[in-house]
Amino acid sequence: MSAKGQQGRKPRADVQRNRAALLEAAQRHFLRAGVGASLEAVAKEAGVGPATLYRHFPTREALLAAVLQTRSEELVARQEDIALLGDASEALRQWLRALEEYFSAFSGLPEPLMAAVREREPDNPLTLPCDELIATTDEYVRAAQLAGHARPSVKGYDLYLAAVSVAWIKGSGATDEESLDRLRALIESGYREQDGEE
Amino acid sequence: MSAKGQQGRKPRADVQRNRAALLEAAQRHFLRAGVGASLEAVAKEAGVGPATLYRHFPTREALLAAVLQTRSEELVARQEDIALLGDASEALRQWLRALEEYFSAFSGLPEPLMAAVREREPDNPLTLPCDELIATTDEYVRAAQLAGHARPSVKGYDLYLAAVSVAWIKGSGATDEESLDRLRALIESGYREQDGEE
DNA sequence: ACCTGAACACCGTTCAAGT
DNA sequence: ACCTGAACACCGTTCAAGT
Repeated sequence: MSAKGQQGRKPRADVQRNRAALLEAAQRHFLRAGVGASLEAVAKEAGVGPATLYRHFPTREALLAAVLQTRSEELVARQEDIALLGDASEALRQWLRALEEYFSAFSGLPEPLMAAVREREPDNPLTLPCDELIATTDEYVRAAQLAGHARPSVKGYDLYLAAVSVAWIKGSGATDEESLDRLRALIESGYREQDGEE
Repeated sequence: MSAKGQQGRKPRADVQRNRAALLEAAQRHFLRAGVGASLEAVAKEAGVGPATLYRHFPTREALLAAVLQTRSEELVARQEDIALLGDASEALRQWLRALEEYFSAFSGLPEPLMAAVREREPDNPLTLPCDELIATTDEYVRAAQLAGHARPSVKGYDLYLAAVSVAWIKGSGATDEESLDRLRALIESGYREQDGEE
């Protein structure tokens, strides 16, 4: 039972090349056609057969999660910048904007992200990153509440949902930036404590 | 040019039967499988060939719009009840809930509805109903604003978008009723005038 | 005028055969 | 151990042929 496939050994060179080519092709296609892009086309552009794609990424979600890895790292980096602010209210606001941008990486991305939270199956590779983002949002909310800048009834998950919603609307393309801004303002005045404006 | 197909004449009996059977089958499938349900399966259940479905409803949107007709009429009826309230603030709140229920008729419905608003092509049979709903929402918002119950910066379209969003989240199934209620409360305190609580 | 079912195209997924 | 391309299944859409 100990001589299975993926020991800590270096993967073969062509395996690494295939994986990299698949990720690059997938990102291009997700950008162009949204998360529902044809996997056949991705494999073709990466110069491999469809079965090779499935060997590397058994589900569309697995491929999506791998492509999103880079963006997640950007989000973590952003968190450090935000921490420097000091102001809990402004920190929460900026975090929500960063979340929204992350969700807007590809058109149609909010859908599988919500599904990942719904199913709560450990085999969905998107569940873990989502849970982390929800937890982080909750931390920002708590900090803002302690500083008197957010209503006590608001939870991190609520604002996570609000951010996904805005991203979904943005991705649907039915709306100009002005409407989005009004929607963001509406959400903001929804979670803010009225008096704590200093 | 005047002896075309659909004059005011009565359609043949089998045509009426087919149309009715298609609508019934479509509603069942949309309820079970969401708006992306297999049209092939719909035709099969209605006892007709796929081409007959396409003759009656050239696009998925056309079929969807026809199935939604009944629900739209329910919404209009609801409007009359709401008008009896007198209270502009409560009227707006109830209208938004009615909208949300309408959008939740089938899973995945928010998607094509947003697309209809985006494309603004007259051949999309969902565009007209959506535009009407937006206009109606705007009337409720204006009335609430006149009564001092809604912020002047809010537009009907904003709250229309908010209602679609809540329906989308509800339809994604990732969320319990409590979270939805908190989200609705957040939106409400977002558009309400703080002082005008009487 | 309307219907039918076969036909075509496209894509996700798997499997037998290669190296 | 990994790759390949053929094969299968499913579905949306159209077309030639019927009545």
